Amino acid sequence: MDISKICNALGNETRYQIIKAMKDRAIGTCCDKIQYFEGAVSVADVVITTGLAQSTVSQHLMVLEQAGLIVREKRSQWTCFFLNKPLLEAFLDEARKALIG
Amino acid sequence: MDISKICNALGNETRYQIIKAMKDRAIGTCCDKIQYFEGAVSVADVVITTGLAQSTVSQHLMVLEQAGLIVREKRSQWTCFFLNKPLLEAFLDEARKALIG
DNA sequence: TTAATACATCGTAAAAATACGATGAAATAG
DNA sequence: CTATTTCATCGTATTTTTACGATGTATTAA
Repeated sequence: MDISKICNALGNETRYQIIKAMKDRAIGTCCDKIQYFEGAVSVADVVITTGLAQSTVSQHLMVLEQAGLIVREKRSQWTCFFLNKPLLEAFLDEARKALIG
Repeated sequence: MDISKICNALGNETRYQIIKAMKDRAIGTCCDKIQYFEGAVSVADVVITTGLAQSTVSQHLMVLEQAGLIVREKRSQWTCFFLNKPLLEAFLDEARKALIG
């Protein structure tokens, strides 16, 4: 659990908004391999909502994945990303311990 | 309260360690204008503990100040920095609301 | 098989972050 | 007054980040 690394991932406005939008279910998916209840998003979904280039979005999602904030799952040609809620919980708990005590 | 900006400030290892060390009272001060119970640090104190150049430390402290994480107070030729605990509390509360809900 | 879709990755350009030394201002010490 | 201390700021070099287009791979569709 690298708190600073997670903060770094969330310290970019685009990446923060991606995580927040996933939590708020604000990104509708265009991928028929994702059921609504799953709350997952594809790369194309994030491209649409952010307006950024596909390669740029892939990069941001990789940073979020490497920080552990999202989990990748390949479903045929789609790459689906899921919010890692347990890690978010643990991060907030650990950050509180580390920064307030 | 800009969560992403605060995360960005904490997303640098040096700055994160400064905040953590201030919370842990791990930085002994060499400034006779600071009482122990205050838990404040001077620029020189951070220079000593980090081993970085003074100009670099001033820059990092400015970033932390602009994110609201620390508060600056000039005491004659010393610049004393205090941890902004209320902001840290509010940040963790807001981050939980925003990212988990 | 061919075409289309979804995505990763490469190469690269532009911007921002990080770091340092030098210099200057403000306050203290002698 | 002069020298010293503490820090801010400037200029600059290096590295990293952010972003894009182009290209390649894997899968689906026709």
